[in-house]
Amino acid sequence: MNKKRITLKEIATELGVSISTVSKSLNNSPEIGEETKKKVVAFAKAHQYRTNTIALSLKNRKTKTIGVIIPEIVHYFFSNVINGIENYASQQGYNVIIAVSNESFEKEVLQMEAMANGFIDGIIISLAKETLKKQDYYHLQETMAMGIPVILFDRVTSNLSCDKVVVDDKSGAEAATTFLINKGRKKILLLSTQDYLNVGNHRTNGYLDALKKNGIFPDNRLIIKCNDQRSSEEEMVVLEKQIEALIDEGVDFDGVFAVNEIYLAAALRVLRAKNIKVPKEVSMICFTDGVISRYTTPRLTTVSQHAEEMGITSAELLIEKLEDESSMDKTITKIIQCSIVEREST
Amino acid sequence: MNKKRITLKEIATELGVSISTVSKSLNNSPEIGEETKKKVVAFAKAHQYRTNTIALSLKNRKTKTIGVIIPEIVHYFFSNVINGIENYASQQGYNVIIAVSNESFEKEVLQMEAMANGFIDGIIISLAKETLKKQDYYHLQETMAMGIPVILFDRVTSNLSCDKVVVDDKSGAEAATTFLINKGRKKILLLSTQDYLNVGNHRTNGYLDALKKNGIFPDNRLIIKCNDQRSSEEEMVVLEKQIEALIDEGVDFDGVFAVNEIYLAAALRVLRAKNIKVPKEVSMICFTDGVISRYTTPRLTTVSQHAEEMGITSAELLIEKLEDESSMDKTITKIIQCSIVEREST
DNA sequence: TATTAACACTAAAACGTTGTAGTAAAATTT
DNA sequence: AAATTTTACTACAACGTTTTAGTGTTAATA
Repeated sequence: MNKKRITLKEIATELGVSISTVSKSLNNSPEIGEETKKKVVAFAKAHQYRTNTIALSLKNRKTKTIGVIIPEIVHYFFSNVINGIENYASQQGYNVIIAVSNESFEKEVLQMEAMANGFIDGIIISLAKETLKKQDYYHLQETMAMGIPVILFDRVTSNLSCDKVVVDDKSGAEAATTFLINKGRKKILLLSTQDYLNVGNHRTNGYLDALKKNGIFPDNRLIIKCNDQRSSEEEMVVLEKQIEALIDEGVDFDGVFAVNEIYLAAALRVLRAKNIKVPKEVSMICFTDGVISRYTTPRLTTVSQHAEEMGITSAELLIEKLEDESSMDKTITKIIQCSIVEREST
Repeated sequence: MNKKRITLKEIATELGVSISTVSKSLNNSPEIGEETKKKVVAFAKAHQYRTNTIALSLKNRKTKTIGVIIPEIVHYFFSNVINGIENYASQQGYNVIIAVSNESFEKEVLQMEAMANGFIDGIIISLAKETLKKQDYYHLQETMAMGIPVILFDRVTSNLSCDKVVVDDKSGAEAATTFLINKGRKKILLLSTQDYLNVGNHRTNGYLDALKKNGIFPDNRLIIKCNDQRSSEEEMVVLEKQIEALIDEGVDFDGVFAVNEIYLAAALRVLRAKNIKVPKEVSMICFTDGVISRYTTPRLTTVSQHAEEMGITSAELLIEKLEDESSMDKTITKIIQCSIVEREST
């Protein structure tokens, strides 16, 4: 049954013409006479000729494929970004290869090398936590040196000179905090991450700035920086304990701003257990407009990072670089603005 | 700066030997003298020679790449499956290309054709809702006829003869329903989907069977088949209204079994609004062990479909087919057993 | 009528590999 | 010393395309 794929050569011998004639006919070249063209095209269609992309790639030295490396795929933000990339790319005739670093430096390097070894024209990547901590960007520099364009998104570094797409974390955090302040909240609990993650860092700064601009003196007891290692399950238990302890110690707060959904969901659980009313007594907001926010009770007000837009923008930037030689020199950084999605928790 | 990639030919001229010698040296062939080998290997390393995978693919007629087509990527189950596929595949030296059909028949066909046009050795796919409704599998048959192995997972059809990986939906649903019955519940609300989705269909049957085996007569008012078109946001509003109406009409139930997380989350919201205690008054369970279940209050008891395992199994099946010619004839269907993850809602 | 232009096609190289077959020179055997 | 084997290489085809540079015919021009 295996009807295998037919090649130009086979069509040529079958039809008694040369390979070039077949190729040119199929590409509708004016060099070939109308009759011959028709004959070839008809035969090709009848035998379901499909041009072999690999041979083409070899010849053109481009694969029309872009590689994406993300820290995690089971993740609302990242899967949305991919969605954006995939949509734009496939619409532009590009394939998308996905690789997952699992937040590991080593795996990121491996995946990057595998991709750079052919098969992709350019790379879109969000750095693994480990890479950010290590600050070792040799693999990226190598790839770029080979003439493969790299676009960094979300988890970026200033140590690399390439196109970047970032969320305006700081002003998003500032807006979120200000949003709570405008609702009359003054004692706002911040649930953030360790500082080496620029994301957490920027958001913490935005929070601090908002307080400052509103003349509120920050209270260190109200700033929790979660130690986000691996398993988010365990992490949550620890965080819940911390918040519980805070309440038990009598540290008072009337607002919570978390740098992601799950931190806020954890806080919500604790408040519920302590029978504290949300949003009446405590108003809550967080980054990442994901699934969780839509299904808790009350639903969570969030700061949307427009993940899909980030994906599209990254893909645009990359494809622009791939198709327009002259764009290779300049490096652009696109900043995606956040927006607040108000739900029931504020 | 562009140090481009060095080729065998360049190494050869540089070192004054033939291309074959270089190739063989790098592949550590016994045909080549030790000294020459050393020289070549050293030179190659110094210039960071990387073998061009595309040329290799053309030569070997295999790409070491597998294509995955899923209906949606921003989806806990599917992204987990991909995770499984990616893990196993990359461990076996395979790349993974992802494409999204967005539940559209047309896009599925397009993506499939793009993939089949070279670039992939085999395909793992979960069918789009539209395809299932249309029952048109010509594109899949074509691909298989071309000698490209296809593995179907989760959303499968009996009209195609190929390897399949499915969840034991029926017995999972039966187990879930029985689980509620064993907790003393008799009036169990079922939140399912339209029947053309075999998933919803099987789960409904499992529910029905469980009732039967326990001598409970099914109550049609307690079976809601959601009309799951596009936007899940709107869908939820409708579903919530339906459940609310049910309660207002005085239709009584003490358990809820939903075929997915979000239906159960919606139900939970309604019960909360009506001040009905979970799990005291109503016990709840659902399919899909996703993120939502972990962050609602109470956390939801779920039926895990072991998405990652499905991914791994699919990849195993495919790679087996790719590497072992003789396995091409037989078709296997692997059934992944579900398991119940008990949390706070029961 | 001789030259040129247009037409309809073909040959061959190139993209980067690998593997088969071939070839000198050196080493071994008879 | 001649025949054979071994060693250490090289040439070349092949994978499936596209493209450049031809090559005969026929038609148009001088």
